[in-house]
Amino acid sequence: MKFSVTTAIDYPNGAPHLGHAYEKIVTDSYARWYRLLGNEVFFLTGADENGQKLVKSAEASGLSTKEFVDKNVAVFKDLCAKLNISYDDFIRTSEERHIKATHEIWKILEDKGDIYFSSYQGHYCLNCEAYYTDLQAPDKKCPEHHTPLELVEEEGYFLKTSQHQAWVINHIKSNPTFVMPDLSRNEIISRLESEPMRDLSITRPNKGWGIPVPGKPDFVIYTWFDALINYYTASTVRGFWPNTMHVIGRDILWFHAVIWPIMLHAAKIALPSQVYVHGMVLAADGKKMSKSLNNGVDPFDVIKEVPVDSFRYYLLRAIPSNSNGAFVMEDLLKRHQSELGNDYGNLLMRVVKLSMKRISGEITPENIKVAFNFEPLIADMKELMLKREHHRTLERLWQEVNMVNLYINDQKPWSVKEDDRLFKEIIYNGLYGIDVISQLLSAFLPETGAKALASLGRKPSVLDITHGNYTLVDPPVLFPRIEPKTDPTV
RNA sequence: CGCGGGGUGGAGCAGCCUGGUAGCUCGUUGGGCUCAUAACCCAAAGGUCGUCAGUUCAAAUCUGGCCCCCGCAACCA
Repeated sequence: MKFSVTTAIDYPNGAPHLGHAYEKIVTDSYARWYRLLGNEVFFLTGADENGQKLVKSAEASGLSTKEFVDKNVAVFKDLCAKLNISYDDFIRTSEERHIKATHEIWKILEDKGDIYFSSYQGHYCLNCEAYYTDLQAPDKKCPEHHTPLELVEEEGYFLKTSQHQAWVINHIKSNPTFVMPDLSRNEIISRLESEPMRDLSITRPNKGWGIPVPGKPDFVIYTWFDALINYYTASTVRGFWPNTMHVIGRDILWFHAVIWPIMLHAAKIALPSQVYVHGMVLAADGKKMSKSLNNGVDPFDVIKEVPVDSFRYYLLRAIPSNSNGAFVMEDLLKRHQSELGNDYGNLLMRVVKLSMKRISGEITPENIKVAFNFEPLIADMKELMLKREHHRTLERLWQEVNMVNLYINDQKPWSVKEDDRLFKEIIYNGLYGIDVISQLLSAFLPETGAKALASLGRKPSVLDITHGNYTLVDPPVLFPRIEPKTDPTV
């Protein structure tokens, strides 16, 4: 099956924070999971390089907008590399291919009459360069700057989103997995049903940065209008549109679940199959990470302290897939030590080392009474991943880690002194358990999975649970104990 | 009455839809094992399930009121 997954494209007006890292890791795990199951997967990420905010941030830093964006995009790419994010394409919305696709869609919508020219009046903050509604600013003062808002009238182009409101409500309601999880689905439905939509303003005056409106160089296309199109731009040429899962944060749900489907529907283009909303990573105090509270966590700092897979594991397992969760460094260290080191890493170590003391060469499944059947595990994991509950998927996998540990405990291979066949049987079953678990784990912790399989003389590829042969290699300590010292949450 | 989520042993969570001996992980205490990263296994202690009232033979679970935390409110994942 052809299947694609996307992250939101990042807005490179600063350094990536923990939320970016989280979204990449979650999406990467789904990409790797579907590849492991033998699907042809296209994993897309990228950068949203338009919008006036970038121009302002660049000015403040003394660089040209282009230089500023290039510099920041390089940092995002570096983060991806350090986190082992297996993207197939990194799209930048300043690229020609994207501008071309954006213009194409613009023209389709314009020809169909879904785009019209009009004027807009609203309360505008010069500092934010944004309009505020009466709801947001009841006192006519900017909620950010607390300065008086100006009543501004501006001409521009609008997308007839309002006329598709009934259609989009129906689409979301009749496709229960289009917006996941249910929490987000219900939220978007209730918001859609509560009030009539306004048409979306989709242009801004051209100040020299952005994608110009075709034939109207006085205007540039509003960031969100073009940003969403990135998914289509990159996927369609490779034949991966529309079987796509968009992984996004709650804050941009409206655009992905309402505006984007309307744009596509109006242009008569097939819709993506799913918008999955992940939770927010909160600060240790349970509050939202923000610059003003200075309670943020820098992902680069964390992976200086712990193996990247411990970081990945913690985020995937400790942050519930369908709600928010707090990032607590002590918890990360605890899970690193107990679940990764003591449960899984140690399992590999104890079985392989014990075996190497007594058996040399290839270990084959001959004369072995098989102890484990992992079919139910795999079925459970598939189901949980389909429900987008990756935290439970890992929890389920760990039941199996514990089960193999228990098996070794019960069978006591170290006390089987005379019976070589029995010794080999216990070892083989243990190795087989480690093998299957490590294969499954490699979707989430790619480095760990590969290392573990390497010490069994195997390589990660598409999931294979047939009983093969093992050639053991001295295993590395996968999750070394970490002495608590520095606190990277500062 | 803006919308939504939550309040369960020391910590983090599951259970609530489809009422019927309160479960998991970590931590604590005691024991076992010795292959392994001072690891692994077993057992025990610890909760009147935010609060008040209602429905019921029976409520963490259903209904209503109240208190407290948090997120969103249209371009900060």
